[in-house]
Amino acid sequence: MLTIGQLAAYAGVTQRTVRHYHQIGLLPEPGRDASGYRSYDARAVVDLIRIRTLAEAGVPLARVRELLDADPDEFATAVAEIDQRLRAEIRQLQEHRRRIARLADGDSLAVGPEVAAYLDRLRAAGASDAMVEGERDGWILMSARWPERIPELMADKLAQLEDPRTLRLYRLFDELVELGMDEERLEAAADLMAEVMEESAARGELDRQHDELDDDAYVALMDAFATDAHPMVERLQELLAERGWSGWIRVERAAPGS
Amino acid sequence: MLTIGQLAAYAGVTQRTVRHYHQIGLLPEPGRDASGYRSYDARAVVDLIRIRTLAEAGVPLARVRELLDADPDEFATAVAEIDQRLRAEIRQLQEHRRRIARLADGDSLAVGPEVAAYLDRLRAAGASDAMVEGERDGWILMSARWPERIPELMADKLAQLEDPRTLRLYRLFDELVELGMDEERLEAAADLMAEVMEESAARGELDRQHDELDDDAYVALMDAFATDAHPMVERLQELLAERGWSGWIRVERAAPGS
DNA sequence: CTTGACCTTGACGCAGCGTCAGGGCCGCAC
DNA sequence: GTGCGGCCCTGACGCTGCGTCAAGGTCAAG
Repeated sequence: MLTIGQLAAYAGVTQRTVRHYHQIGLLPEPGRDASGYRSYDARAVVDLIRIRTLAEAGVPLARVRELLDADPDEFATAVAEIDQRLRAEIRQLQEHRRRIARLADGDSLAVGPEVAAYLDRLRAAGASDAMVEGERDGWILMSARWPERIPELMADKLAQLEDPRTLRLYRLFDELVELGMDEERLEAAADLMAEVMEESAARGELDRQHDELDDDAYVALMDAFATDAHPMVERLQELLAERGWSGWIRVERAAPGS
Repeated sequence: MLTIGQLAAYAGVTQRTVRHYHQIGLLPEPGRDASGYRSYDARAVVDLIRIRTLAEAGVPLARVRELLDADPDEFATAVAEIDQRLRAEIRQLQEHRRRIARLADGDSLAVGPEVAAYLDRLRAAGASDAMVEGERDGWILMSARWPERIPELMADKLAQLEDPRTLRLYRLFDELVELGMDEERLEAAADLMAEVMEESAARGELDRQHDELDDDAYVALMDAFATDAHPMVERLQELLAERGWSGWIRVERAAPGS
């Protein structure tokens, strides 16, 4: 008769594994010797090896008994099913590999390729890391709510980058962040924005934007996000209000105020 | 501000997932509103989406924070490492598929190809299912203790199958099982075995067997297994003892006794 | 005032064991 | 006799990433 350690060694598993199989009823508890030790016979060795063989082939323990007792037909069916499952798991892992491969290059972390391309352009144009990160987060938010509109919006943004005034504006922003907020730059930035927006409005872009970003609460959320990012946003909104514009994420004409 | 349900919906995860991330400290617990509800801002949406993006790419949650805070170099290193792990898991699963594929055809359940071939031959020679199963279990036991000797032993066994007396013996066994034990068949089987073993001994095979199966306790275990399998084994051992042989798994010459 | 849809915490479940913790039993050397 | 190393015992938590009740507050609408 064998002790659990000998049994486990013959079958090439650990003692813990044997006890686990007892616990889940896969292998029957054997009798005990005088001192309470489990005492196995050869039958147990055979059973355990057959169990281990299936388990090592990826058969879930819950199905092992079923397979051991199956006739050839049932066995084949069950095996085919398990192979299906294994294939699905492999596909899943391969999908994971594809995704981390995409993550490995660039900012495509959580944003689509269009946004990643835009962010790369921004960086190439000299925007600071902080600025790019802020833009990235903004577009993550945008993608979360209106994923289908991202390609179009990004095309617009890329086109805007061709305008030297846009670049000047971003440079002003970076300077406001890095050198502190001074009135002169704030006014300059507000003037620039007002000018660009006027043209944008003339082309009807702002109306389109209003139609597309049709979720006031979410726009408010994004506005708050921008405001939280840096105090200059709030100041610029005030200055823009004086120039007849309200909003940030979704800009609209407003009554010119104090 | 958002409730947990809205946050989860924007990020494409379940509320349970968000709470889980709070629990493990991956996403900070937000403030609560008057009635104790969690109240999220846009920052949380961004954070959650970035976490989810990594998690869906197969990054273990325990490493997500590390990756989110990593600079590009660290990020690349970590990603490479995770990809390694994914590849290893895929290899593992593919190994599983190979194994169940092998299981799918034939008795290679827990025995090597040589034994499987032998069992197929046995079946083809007309042995009953019960007999084949018994042989299979016996060889499982043998493989567990002396895996490296299996090819040689199986070659011998296959050769023995060429001897018509061996087939006659197996047929006698099957009849003893199916029709009940009668003295006539038992004597015939014992005579046949004694005859064959005499020749085997003359060729020196029994000495070799004795050297190879050099583990008395294990041999005793296998003997007990055979004895448990069917009462005829015990009777046959008695008859063989009268003819000067002892043992079953490992046969040896003994003092001929009553 | 009642629904139904949301939110709260707490806790078990899953898969397959690994790994202590705390404690007997056994045989051998001193 | 006793100490020591090596076996065995049960019980229980840990890991991974949530799913899924359970039992109970909250809120807006009818």
